[in-house]
This record gives sequence, C-alpha cells and structure tokens, in this order.
Amino acid sequence: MSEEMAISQFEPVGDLTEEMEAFRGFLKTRGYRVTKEREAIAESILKNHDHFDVDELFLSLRAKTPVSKASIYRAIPLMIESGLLAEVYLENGHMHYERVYGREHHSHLRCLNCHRIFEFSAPELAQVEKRISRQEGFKSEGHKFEIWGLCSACQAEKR
Amino acid sequence: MSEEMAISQFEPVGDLTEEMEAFRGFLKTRGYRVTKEREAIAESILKNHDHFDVDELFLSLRAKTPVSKASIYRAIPLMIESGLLAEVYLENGHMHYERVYGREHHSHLRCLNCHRIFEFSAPELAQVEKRISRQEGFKSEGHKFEIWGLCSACQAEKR
DNA sequence: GTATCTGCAAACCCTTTGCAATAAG
DNA sequence: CTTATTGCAAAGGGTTTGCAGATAC
Repeated sequence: MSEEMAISQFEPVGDLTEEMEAFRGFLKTRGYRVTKEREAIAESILKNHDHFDVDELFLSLRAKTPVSKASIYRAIPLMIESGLLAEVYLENGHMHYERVYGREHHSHLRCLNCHRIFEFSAPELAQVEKRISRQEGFKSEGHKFEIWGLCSACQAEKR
Repeated sequence: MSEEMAISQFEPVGDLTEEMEAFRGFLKTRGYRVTKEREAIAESILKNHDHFDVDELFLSLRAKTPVSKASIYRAIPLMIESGLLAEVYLENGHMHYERVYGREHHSHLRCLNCHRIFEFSAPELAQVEKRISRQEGFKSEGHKFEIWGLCSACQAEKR
C-alpha cells in the first residue's frame, strides 16, 4: 500500500501521447468531437490527478486552459465510458473520481478520522467476483471493495 | 442469493418487541428522546423495508403516522449510529439505505440494466478485511463489496 | 455549412437548517 | 418546567440543462 498522495499534488507522467491518443480515438469512434476543452481535461487528469473531485479539476485547469464546470460535468460520463475514469466514492456530498487508465486495479482503505484514502490490492477479490457471478448467472463487469476504519496514524493520535 | 424483493413490498416480521426495545434503549442511553415519530420510522423499517430511500419511507409512513422528511433525515444518522441501518449506495442522485439489524452481513450484485439489487454472502471478504488491515496497521470497522454487470434476466432479454 | 460543443445562468433536486410551536421526561 | 424534537419553509450545494454563440469537421 502507498498513501494516496495525488490529491492536489503535481506528479508529472513521462509521455502522455499514447493515453491521449487512446482518448481521442475513443471520441472519434463514437462520433464525438475532439475539442481543446476535452483534451485539456483528459491531459490534466493523466498528468496530475489520481484521485480528484470536480472542483479540484476545475481549479487546476483554470490557470492554463480554463474550462467551465458545465463542460467538466459533461465530459465525465464520456471519460468513464472511455475507461479513463471511474467514480470512487461520495464524500461531503460530492463525488470523487479516480483515474483508471494506466493504473492497476486496486481497492481502498478509508480512514474515518482523517479522511485519507489508502490503496491496496487483493487478488482474491477478482476470484470472488468470478465465482459469485458464475453461481448467480450474472455477467459481471467490475467490482468495488472498500474497508473503513482508523489508519495507523489516527490510532496513535487517539491513544 | 435471493432477489432483493423488499423494495415497496410489505413483508411483515413476527415480533418486533426486541428490535424496537433495542432502539429505544439506544436512544435513552444517548440522552435522545423516544418520540412517536422515531418509533414510527424504526418500526416501518423493521416491518417492511430491507432496502429503501427517503422518499419510499416518507410515503409508506404517510398513511398511518405522517412524519416530515426533515424528521426522517434527522433520524437517519441516529439509526445508523444505533446499528439499525447502513447507507448502501447512491443511485439517481440520492442515497439508498438498508436495514442491518437482524440481518446477516452480505454484499450486493447490481444490475446495470434493470437496476435491481441481488444479495450474496462471501465469507472470504471478512478474511481479506482482516488480513489487509493487519498488514497496513489499520483498525477496520467494516467493509463493502459490490459487483456490477448484467443479471441473468437482462442477459436473456438482450440476446 | 452544419451539427456538436461551450459558457453562462438558471433550474433541479436531494438534503440541511432556522425558527416557532409542541411534546418528552 | 426545561430542553429536545417536530414541521414548515427557506436555504444550501452539487449537478444538470436551455440557449445563443463558437467551433470541429
């Protein structure tokens, strides 16, 4: 596990050509237009947002290439459909998203005290998804696993 | 697994004395008052709501013992704290709840087409929670696992 | 040139909150 | 009696939408 550090932290990625090209390809295939706003949004997410909410994205775009919140909200379903993003959790009344493209599938540990998100991988979850789906005649497309509680720092603090 | 049938279906439970008494006890212990509104809400949930949203609860109470939505919204955190309820998922922009008291822990299969919820139990999930928490120094308080995809009926329909 | 997309502002809708009246203990 | 709780209506706040102008193709 590594503490989730991406929120509001700049974390440049080497070459985005491939990822951006994949997104443009998705748009064209679907008959959607490749606009500078959509490119700016996707690029910002690929560059510096592993986890984010709409406001963070809006603010981080404002400096270089301002995009209205309306356009961000309209772009999100497209990015989810393209496999670039996923909704992860609701906190304080608004949704938080996570970049999926180019990252391994993982699950979350959520601290109820400091609200930080930690990530981990547990291979048996995919097996559970598979087994239960087979048992129930379900055609699964994904799963989500989350653990909540107190992180080690917050346990220490309360002692 | 059994299809989740409780939504807007009456499903009487034998004797609610014990469950209601537990809820009253919780209120008293915390210094909260036992009001007829809180009793009506808790009783309605225990009697006929395994899964529900605020509007369903509001409407089902309206006939016999009307309770305002404000009071329902104010009662929910208390019921969650008492262990009677849990938030389960956000759909169509509003929260859905599930009765916890007197039911076994289970996970959900969510059909993306018909939006029905199916339930299942997978014992290894508790083990994953335990193992990961130990590994990460986390003090866990619960977990949630969800699988989404197409239920068998919806697969057949689309064929 | 034409249909999609954008920004703006207003609309939406679920949820929360202020306040005066009511009821629990 | 005292203080928590209720219902109402208004406010809040994230998200969606109508529309006119801009832009991709």
